[in-house]
Amino acid sequence: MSKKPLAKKYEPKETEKAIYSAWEEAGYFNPDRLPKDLCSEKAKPFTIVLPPPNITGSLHMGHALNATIQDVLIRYYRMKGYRTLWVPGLDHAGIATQNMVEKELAKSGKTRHDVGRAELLKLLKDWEKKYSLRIISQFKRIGASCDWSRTHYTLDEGYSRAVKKAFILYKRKGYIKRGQRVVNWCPRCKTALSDIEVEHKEDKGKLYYIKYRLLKRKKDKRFEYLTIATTRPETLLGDTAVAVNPEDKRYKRYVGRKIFIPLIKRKVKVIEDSAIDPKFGTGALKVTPAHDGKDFEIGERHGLKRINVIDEEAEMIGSIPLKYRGLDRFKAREKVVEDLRKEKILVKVESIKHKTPYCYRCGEMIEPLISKQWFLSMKKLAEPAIKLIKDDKIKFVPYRFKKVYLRWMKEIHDWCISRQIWWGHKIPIKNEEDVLDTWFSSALWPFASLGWPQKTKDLQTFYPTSVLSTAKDIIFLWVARMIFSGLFFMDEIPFHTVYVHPTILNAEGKRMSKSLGTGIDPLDLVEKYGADATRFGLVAKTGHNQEIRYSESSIVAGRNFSNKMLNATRFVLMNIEKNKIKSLKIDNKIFLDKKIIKLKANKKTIDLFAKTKTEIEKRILDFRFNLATKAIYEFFWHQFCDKCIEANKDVLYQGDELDRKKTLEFLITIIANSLKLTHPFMPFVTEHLWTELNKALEIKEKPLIVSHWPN
RNA sequence: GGUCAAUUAGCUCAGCUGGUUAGAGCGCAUGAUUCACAUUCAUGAGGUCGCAGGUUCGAAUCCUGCAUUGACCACCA
Repeated sequence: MSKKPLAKKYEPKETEKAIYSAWEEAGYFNPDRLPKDLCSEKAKPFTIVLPPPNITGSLHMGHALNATIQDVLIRYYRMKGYRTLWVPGLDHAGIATQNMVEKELAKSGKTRHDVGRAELLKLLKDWEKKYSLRIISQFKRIGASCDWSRTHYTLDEGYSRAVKKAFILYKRKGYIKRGQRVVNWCPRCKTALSDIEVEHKEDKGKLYYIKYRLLKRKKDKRFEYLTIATTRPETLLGDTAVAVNPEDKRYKRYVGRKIFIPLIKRKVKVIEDSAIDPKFGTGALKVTPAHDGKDFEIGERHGLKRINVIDEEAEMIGSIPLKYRGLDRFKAREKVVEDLRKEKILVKVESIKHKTPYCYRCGEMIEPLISKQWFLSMKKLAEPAIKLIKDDKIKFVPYRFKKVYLRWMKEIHDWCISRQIWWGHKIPIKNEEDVLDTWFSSALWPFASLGWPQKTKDLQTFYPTSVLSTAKDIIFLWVARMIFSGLFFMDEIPFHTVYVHPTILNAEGKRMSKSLGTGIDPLDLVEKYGADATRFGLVAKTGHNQEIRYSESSIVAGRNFSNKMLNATRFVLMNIEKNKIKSLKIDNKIFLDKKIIKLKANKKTIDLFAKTKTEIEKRILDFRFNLATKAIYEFFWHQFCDKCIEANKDVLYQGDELDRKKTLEFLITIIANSLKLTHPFMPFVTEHLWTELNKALEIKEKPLIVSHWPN
């Protein structure tokens, strides 16, 4: 048998891919194929559903971090003997993916309407194929031990059946209704969006003060005016009232009177509504029910007419003066302002900062308009989902996110679930061309990815899932919706714990962004330092903090640590070889050996090992991974290598044969146990060293991934 | 307008429920090393823990206020 000494340096590239394939082929990621002595049929399940990445592109640092966190949990629980299942999958990501393909199309000067629905869908399918393969291979590269035999995709046939079923069940119970309401319309994507798909950005804008003339009554001697303030003067073409706050004494005398909309001389009423803020502008609001959510509601309360003056392309339409018709909304604004000036009723223009709504996918400015859409009524669905979280039936980690969730849930609005795009699940109603919001399908993920609506064995065994690990920006878009969906369809929570991991910022403390080129590709890091180092470096910064500033030095530290483990192992193996010692055992009984304990450094190492093990377990359970990695790093490097190995060198070089043997057995046992503790964080190097160790000792042990966590 | 978080060594951050000389990694300085590892080892310099009050025998840690930064929420017309 040829024994090749370990290389001085750990070379991840050579080992990681081979190790991953070996695990996968052996079926260790599949709970049904775990070795029986590790995990019996009756073992408790531990389930995670992977937040399915969008097929829009490749993985970013956030994915890498989240994959690592979930893998740490899965690997830990697997070694603890749980029936672990990590369900992977992909999300078709409706608007986002369609936009990517449309962008490609735009390069040849075409729009989706030029090529048509069938052709666009074909392009989307190609995209889907390309990126889903890439994303999966990236997850594998980072070491994610997902059960790929259970991979789901939100547009798969089975999954689509679940989506259809969900829609029908909601509708049957009266939760889904169709109606005309003001929705957030993206004139570029040409679709409605839900409220949370709108991003508000602070802009420098202008507040225009415009004089509206009141209708002269017989008793009036001269004309009276009421000045209103608006940031969108072009919408006055659709005004159907002017409103003031009922408490506002300044305007009390105007309430009920007729007033003229400038430029078009439409006669409307001055009404009072408590939604008006007397402190904003002049305290008088022009009401445009067709083009503003708040105005729409005021209109509902007062039975106002809705006049559409802006269409789905954000161009002016309807019964308005010809000169405005067909103008783009911003051109129309200029024109209206110009005309107001001419009529000398533009009192003043004020520069203000205000929040403007933008499409979260393409960045176009939202145009609120009335449209016929499908809505999911939220109030009743939200009730149990609020109570549950209040009672901590689902635990948020860090705990503060409970509050974030509750605040949103309590103020929830109906969810506009229809989209006027082509990529997604068609609404299961005859003659309906719209598709469902992509989040409607991902809301079903925890149970639909386990086979729902069929009563599968997986669903029975693995639902509710254990932990959901996710980014904080999708607490509302996704987490909240999984919770009420789970309660509605399964009558049970979808997961016990929600872990909200920190956001990775770049070295300057800014958000990593692909478009700005400030992103870092985790796969580059994996290539450069290895998957273990990348994982370690990321997780070592992850606790209950809300952000991580990316720094390569922690990944370098991870790489150095894996090299340190290799060299400690190498040292011991070299000594075994040198001393020609046979039949060494890895056995914790050596910790009780009097001769071993006599050496202070050994005693301390044994004690610290126990403490380290407890600390790691505790820190995995409370999601303070940074402290877990710190514990193993400190123990292995600064106690075991720096102190313990050094202290044993005298015995190894000058001791008698029995002492040498005992010492090597002790060192090898500490190493073996340390490899186990480190495995969830650095699976590859630990597995690699475990193999080398077993080879050298000529013992046959199962791979580390399915070995028992130390007692 | 509201909510949440952060503020500790040159840089990036730990420091859990208050308790002896405040820690790590990187960087820096000095030295070591044919004997596992220069992706190494040893030693060291460097902090009045954002500011101001308060509670306490005792506060980086708890409370109040303020400042700065960041994130989120809201129909800021």
